[in-house]
Amino acid sequence: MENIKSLYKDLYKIYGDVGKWWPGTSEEIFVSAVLTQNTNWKNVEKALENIYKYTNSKNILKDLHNFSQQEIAELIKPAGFFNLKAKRLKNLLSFLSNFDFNIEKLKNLDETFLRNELLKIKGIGKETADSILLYALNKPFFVVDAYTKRIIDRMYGIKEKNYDKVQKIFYEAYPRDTDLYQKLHGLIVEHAKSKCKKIPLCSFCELSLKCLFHTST
DNA sequence: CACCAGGCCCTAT
DNA sequence: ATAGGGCATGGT
Repeated sequence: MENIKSLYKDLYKIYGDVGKWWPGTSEEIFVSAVLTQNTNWKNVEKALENIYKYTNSKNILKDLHNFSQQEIAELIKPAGFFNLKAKRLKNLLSFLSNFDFNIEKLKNLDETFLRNELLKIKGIGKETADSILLYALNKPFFVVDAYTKRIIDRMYGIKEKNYDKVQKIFYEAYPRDTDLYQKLHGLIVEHAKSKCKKIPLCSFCELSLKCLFHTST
């Protein structure tokens, strides 16, 4: 059935359990969430490698906080937009310093309050905030990205591009479940990345859809 | 050579 | 409210 409620199990049939999907420790996810903004993950990995060379894996955030904006920019060059992202990372690290870079302290805050606080940081938009909440802090916020919008358009003809409205569609179709959101978002990206490259139509999606329709009931 | 990638901010209508 | 430009590297 061509309902967004069946998206999870339809994709699950193809890709199976993708687990938590976003790689890295919670500390690393704060950094990669910024680095990956409009950037290929491969380039993010190169930047992360540079960061790992100069930080202690136990204290990446605290260590990075001690670098200047210029030094961070130099490290993250491969990820592109390095000057901009260096600033954004400094902003985020400055916020985290208020909690002594202690992830547990963040987890203890009210979720909605924390999301609003993250959104106040210059350079942290809704998608980055929700990525941090969902993958670094294991809070039930659904991440809406370019792939999400593309898939609901291709599969269900939903043209909505507004972040909040798309997110609402998922909140109304799925229960507030961290594990589910982590896997569903991962499945969506895996599916989109697997073949979908160019608009207007991804032949892989069409085939998958037909196949799924025929196999379900 | 062109185009894209796991966005966000700012400005101009 | 919404559209468009800037940010920048590396892969295809």
